[in-house]
Amino acid sequence: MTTARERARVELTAAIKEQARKQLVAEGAHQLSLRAVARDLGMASSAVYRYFPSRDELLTALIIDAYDSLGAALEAVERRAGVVEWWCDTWAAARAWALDNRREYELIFGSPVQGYRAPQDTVAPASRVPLALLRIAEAGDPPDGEVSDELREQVLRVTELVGTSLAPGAAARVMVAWAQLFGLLSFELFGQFVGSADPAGPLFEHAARAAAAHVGLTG
Amino acid sequence: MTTARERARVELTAAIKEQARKQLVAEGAHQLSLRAVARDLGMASSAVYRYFPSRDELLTALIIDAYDSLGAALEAVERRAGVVEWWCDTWAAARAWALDNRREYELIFGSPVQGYRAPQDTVAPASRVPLALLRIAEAGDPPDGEVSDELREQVLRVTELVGTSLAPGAAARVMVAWAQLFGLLSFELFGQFVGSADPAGPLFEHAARAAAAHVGLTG
DNA sequence: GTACACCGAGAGCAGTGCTCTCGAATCCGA
DNA sequence: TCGGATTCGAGAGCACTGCTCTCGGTGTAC
Repeated sequence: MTTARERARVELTAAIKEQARKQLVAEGAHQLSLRAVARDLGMASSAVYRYFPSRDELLTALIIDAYDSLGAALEAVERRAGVVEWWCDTWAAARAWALDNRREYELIFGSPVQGYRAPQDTVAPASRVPLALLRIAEAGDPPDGEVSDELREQVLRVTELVGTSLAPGAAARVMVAWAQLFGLLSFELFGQFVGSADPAGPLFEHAARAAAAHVGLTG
Repeated sequence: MTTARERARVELTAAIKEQARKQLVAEGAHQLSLRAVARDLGMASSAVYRYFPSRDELLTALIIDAYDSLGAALEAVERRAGVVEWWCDTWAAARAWALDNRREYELIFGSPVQGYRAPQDTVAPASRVPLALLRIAEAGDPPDGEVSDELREQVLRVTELVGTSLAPGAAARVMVAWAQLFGLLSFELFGQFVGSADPAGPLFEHAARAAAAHVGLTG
């Protein structure tokens, strides 16, 4: 049975997070101020601490939501034709999400401000993204490939953990492609491409197809 | 002729930047405080503003130095054997620099905190890195390749600007590899690989060779 | 219905970036 | 060499931050 106090608590927690997200979008993570959030909500700043023990915890909550939002966006991409198209559509969806949610993107793929990122809480939602890529790759039936013993061991631990049928060589290539995808997006959003490949759409599409080929997707 | 005042000015400017760098390394860009720098230098905080008009300008100075340091580290890699080895050595040098200078790496490849990054000042030193990769690629004599018209146009503007003999298709692949390199490094340093490819050494070496092959380096 | 846990508000602390003013040091031209 | 102009350092001050503590009121559970 949920008491009135409990209901009020979850509601206020959500309201604080929502107001914080608005500030994040408007001004960026750096400018996000707990006191300003409290002000906009008409409450004392000290009251916010009843719900989030610190500013970093509030940011962590936003990080988790951002990962979930991105993960959901990628998982929502349906296979229409071949696996390569599916793969490229998913890359495009990632880019679209990043461009539509710059501040959230910066939050999760920018420098980790809060010492070391809160581990277990964010790892699970964060893993949805690479998992989405892995699932697509599975459908493309990529071949194995040469990998060093060290890498094979690392990758095998991952493939076992997530329960994929992918061979170690293929899984390693997917991980590289995963980093490739967000390397491109970070470069575009963080201004490294200014003066060269900006906007990065054409280069991005090129890279998506190349990555699909490199992973070894067929069909 | 340099007056005593001018000499004092360049010395103090350097001293402030050096002290700021120490704080950056010790605590990260987020914790870098102008007042603390002034305190450690035994001067009033207001005096620092005679040398750097704002905290962001100080950070920008550190960013420029970091780009130059990274660029120099990559340019210092000598070709010992084949071009592929040269390429991989350069990738390894980039990773070594990143691991040895985490805070500087975060500063330049993390989320741009200062609104929009100061443009012209940082662009020149920042371009040393991709240029180093381009120079190596030139020695590997990569073939051209299919690129969309849009991409070809963008890439041609860049190749003309930097004066390279690389065909558009090859130059485009180098740019993708450039983003790939720092995508991997950012993932490793920013904790995305925690629980999977951590440490990322083996995956990194794998990716370096794959990138060399994808660019089409021979010899 | 009473004890207890919870919660909001306010004051307060230590710190921040940045501005302004004022007196002193320095430079440069006459 | 001297005097006006420029530059500089120090200190006070403003508005803001994250966070803590205390205190009085409120909902909950026994």
